[in-house]
Amino acid sequence: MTVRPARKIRLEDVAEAAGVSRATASRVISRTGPASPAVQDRVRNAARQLGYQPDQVARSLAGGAGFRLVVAIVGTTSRVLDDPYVDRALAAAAETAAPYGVGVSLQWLPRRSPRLDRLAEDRSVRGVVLFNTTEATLAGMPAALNRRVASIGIGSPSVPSFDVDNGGAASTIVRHLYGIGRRRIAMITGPPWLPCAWRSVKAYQDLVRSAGLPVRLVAGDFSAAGGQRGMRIVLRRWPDTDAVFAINDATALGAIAVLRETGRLVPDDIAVAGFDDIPFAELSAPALTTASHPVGAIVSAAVTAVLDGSRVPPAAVFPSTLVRRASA
Amino acid sequence: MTVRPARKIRLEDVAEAAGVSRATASRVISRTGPASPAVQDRVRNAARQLGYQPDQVARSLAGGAGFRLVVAIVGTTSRVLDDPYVDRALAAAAETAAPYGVGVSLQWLPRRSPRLDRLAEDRSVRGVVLFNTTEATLAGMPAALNRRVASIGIGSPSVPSFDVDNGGAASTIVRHLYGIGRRRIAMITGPPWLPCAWRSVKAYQDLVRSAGLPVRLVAGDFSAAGGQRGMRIVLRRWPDTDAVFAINDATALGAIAVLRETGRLVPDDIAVAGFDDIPFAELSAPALTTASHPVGAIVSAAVTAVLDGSRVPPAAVFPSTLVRRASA
DNA sequence: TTGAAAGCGCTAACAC
DNA sequence: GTGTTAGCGCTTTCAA
Repeated sequence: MTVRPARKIRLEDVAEAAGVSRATASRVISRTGPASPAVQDRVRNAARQLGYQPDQVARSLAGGAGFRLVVAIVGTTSRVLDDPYVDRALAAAAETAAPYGVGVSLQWLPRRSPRLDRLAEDRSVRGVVLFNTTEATLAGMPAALNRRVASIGIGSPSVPSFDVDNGGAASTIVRHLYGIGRRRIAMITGPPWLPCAWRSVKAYQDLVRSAGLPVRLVAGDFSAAGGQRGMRIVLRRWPDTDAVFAINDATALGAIAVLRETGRLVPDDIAVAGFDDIPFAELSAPALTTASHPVGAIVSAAVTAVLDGSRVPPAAVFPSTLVRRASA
Repeated sequence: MTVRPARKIRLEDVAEAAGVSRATASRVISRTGPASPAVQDRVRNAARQLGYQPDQVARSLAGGAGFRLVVAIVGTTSRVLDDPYVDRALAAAAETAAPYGVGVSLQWLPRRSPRLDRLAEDRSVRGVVLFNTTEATLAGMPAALNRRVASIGIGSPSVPSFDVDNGGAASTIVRHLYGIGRRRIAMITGPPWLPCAWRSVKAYQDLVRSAGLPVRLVAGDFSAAGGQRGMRIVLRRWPDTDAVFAINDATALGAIAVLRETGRLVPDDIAVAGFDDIPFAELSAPALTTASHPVGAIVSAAVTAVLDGSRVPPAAVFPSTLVRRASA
């Protein structure tokens, strides 16, 4: 039974109740440093009975580890935060970090001045998981973040990378489009500054070129609106296009909307494939053919690497699987 | 030009450079307490030149305000975090809080034991914005959170509420369905424990009853999967249903998917209306008729109330507008 | 209006 | 193994 505390219980109260010094109590509670089994028991019991909750802020100030994991999304505007992919990632991060007693904060990092040094110096920050990482971001990575940072996307010698096999997945999709007889395949890409999208683009280019097909590239911005714009451009430039590969599902859904508006049948006239398998992909009409990533596993691995701080391989590549639905 | 700091700049360094005591520097920097204009200038300049960044953790420990705003989502499982509505809300919260120098953390609050006391005692927490608030949550609200908490949903004397006019919006939608000739209108609701959904349900019931129409209620869970399940139940129980009002867009999109599968035409056979106007609402086929809320404005108002801590009206109700699209 | 001094609650050297 | 002693960087009385 927990006694209702009149005042906030401090480590000192626990130490006193257990008949040990504050330092010993600290060692037991934060399981750092030695302590005899008997003492451990006494301290733990005292803590439980008093309902002791360590003060994370004081802990951080005193030199302990930070208590929050920052999920940082690099982007031009703060609207990058409003994205179903971020949503899933955040939920997974929160879930993985919770058992460590670590909370998750979401933060937009302006692409032009990511100020990673601020995060590095912030004692409350236990670690950082980066999304939409650019080369400039990696170049400006403060050493203080070593072993406390991971990237979902491109990495560097000091920043382990966790990502789906973008190139392989893109190849699979383009090959699939080819396999169903498409020969004039366009691609709506992501924002040009984002390296993790390059691999998909490169895979598309390589495949299409080696098959002797025309390269038809248009830039999008990861949003449905961008997909709509991109699709209109494709139709204008290359009216005979018979398939579209979109860099992500939002883009693909935007493209499909334009095709519907303009009276094209999907997939009969133009096949459309996306990337990510967001929840609404299977609800669209027609249901979207796309590639599914183990987002949960990827983010979870990145979070674990950051929180454990153990030496991790410089890059982990996760498999992606083609999800065949009606649109392609 | 900011000099590159060899070591972290502390308040003490600023004070020294400005030729004042640490206490005075503190007063100036945190604009609390008096200081002569001349001193203010000197301190500010010193801070700027040295590139001083206050240590938020130390600040919180010493008794200053917390430095993060917690967006807390009440729910049965942590999957409540994975929701497009939460996504939009979080982005808006982050944007509003940023100018205050306050970061945003996302947290799932288990419905059975929301542990709001933890948040209240956490010195790093500047304030809390609650989502999916229940009456039990309000009842257990620690006094320490007074004036630092706001609810998107139901409120209480000590917790100001910020919400869309759910009842009014629901009435508008049901009236619209009636107006286009529907007479057997079913509703797929949210999880039964969530009070902010009750108003919509009540509005539906009242309207339908007063028009002499049958009440056809099925419980969903805010998810597309729930919408699919709900729709199947509706079709089984009341095959002659000619309209469905869903508690949110995800539910509505799930319902539409089932109707498509089973060969019903939307809206010809069954009209479908949603609620929220999420980004994919306009991309679905048919495009979803729904009610749009000023989510950004609502969340922004709540965040501002929490951060300013000024006395705010106990409840702010925001208007919702019907968005007529193809589905109803 | 300003300064001196006392903590906030904890961890981490360093002795024992 | 355990206790003692310094701080972490800041805000906040309390005097001056």
